[in-house]
Amino acid sequence: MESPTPTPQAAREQPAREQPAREQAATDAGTVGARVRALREERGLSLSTLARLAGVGKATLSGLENGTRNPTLETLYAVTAQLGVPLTAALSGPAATPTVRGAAVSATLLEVFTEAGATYELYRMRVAPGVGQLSPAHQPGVTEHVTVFAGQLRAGPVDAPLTAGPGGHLRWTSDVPHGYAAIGDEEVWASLLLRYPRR
Amino acid sequence: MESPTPTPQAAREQPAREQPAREQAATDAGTVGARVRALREERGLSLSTLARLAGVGKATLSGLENGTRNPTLETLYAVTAQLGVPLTAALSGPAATPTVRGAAVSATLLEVFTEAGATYELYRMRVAPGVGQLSPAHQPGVTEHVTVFAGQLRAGPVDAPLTAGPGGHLRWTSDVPHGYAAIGDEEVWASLLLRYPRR
DNA sequence: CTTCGCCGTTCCGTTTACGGAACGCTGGCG
DNA sequence: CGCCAGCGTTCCGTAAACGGAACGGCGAAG
Repeated sequence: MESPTPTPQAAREQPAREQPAREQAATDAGTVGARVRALREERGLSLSTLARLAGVGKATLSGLENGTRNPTLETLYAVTAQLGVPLTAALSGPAATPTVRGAAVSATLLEVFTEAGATYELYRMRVAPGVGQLSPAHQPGVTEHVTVFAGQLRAGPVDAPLTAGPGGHLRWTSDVPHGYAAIGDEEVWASLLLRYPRR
Repeated sequence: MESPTPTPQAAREQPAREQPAREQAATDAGTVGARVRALREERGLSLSTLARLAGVGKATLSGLENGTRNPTLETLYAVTAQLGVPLTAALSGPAATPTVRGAAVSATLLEVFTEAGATYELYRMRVAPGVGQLSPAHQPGVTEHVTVFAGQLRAGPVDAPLTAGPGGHLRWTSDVPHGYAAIGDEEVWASLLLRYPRR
């Protein structure tokens, strides 16, 4: 349980799976196909018709829907565009928001902003009461900004933590080890903004 | 026009968006590649390292980032998974969400949180330079919380405005007339959190 | 019953995305 | 200096995704 942080790095810190794990790439192959098929049938379109409208081969669309092919981005876009939905609609279900979880912290990525000088990632974060969670240092210059909605949060560098209640705002540079913990027995709701300066 | 504020109600009143606003289709190969590259670089990873971690060839990742290849879903998934972001983060922002526009302010509703005592609405807000924008008073007890990502923002009650730069945070009670304006000629990017107490 | 049109799947040759192995470049070090 | 380690790009043979053209199945019309 040492995947500690709500940040994406948490995933990376898992040392490695050398195994090129391709079996689980099927995560999407079948699921995406089923979703595309559902979207098509909702509209009363036949496979042949959609293939023609989208400008792809029937074999391609058939294989895509059945999960027997591994579509390219171009193919997927041609199909979803013709269905009138954004590509993301085919990739993630109605409410399948991707979440990073740790011992105490559960964070959902809402937005990624890319600016000239920095990249921002905006998360909605929940911190469960009872246990704390530590995160190792990030790259130099990275800062974290937390706005608390509910509960009492203690967060920041391990040697100088900060606290905030509803409406409160915290900020620290996260190039040192830092942690998150809920004070009391109420779950903390907050937004977490990470700023990665361009290097 | 008289809907000056990014007030949430306006957004919610959109009854039905038949058309899932398409504008943000970041679906061409070049844009996706640039996003992946940004995500990689903000983590301080080299192309070679990421390719090895993700179990894809360097040639594949190079071509993907440069937009000279048309990646497979499997490839894209392997890379984004290793970056710790959902596939949708590389393809675009979150699915089309209602946007409220005014003279200077453009706000996109990201999330709505319903608590026992209050409702929160989280927006991504942009304030164009050159012109300001006023908003009439909200109901009593409503508070606004702004975190600035980029630019210099002046906002708050018209008779006592506050200012903040990148990383800065503003808070005021919005049951009085208040306004937003960018200082200088740089567009302001910020997150806006509105808190509506239960009545 | 036969014919027709359209359905979704399968076959097949072509195109191309794939990974591994080069390549040239740069920066650190003895 | 040369050497080396790591960077990102390019080359190349292979695997597979591609579109077009078959195929069998099924309901409606003749």
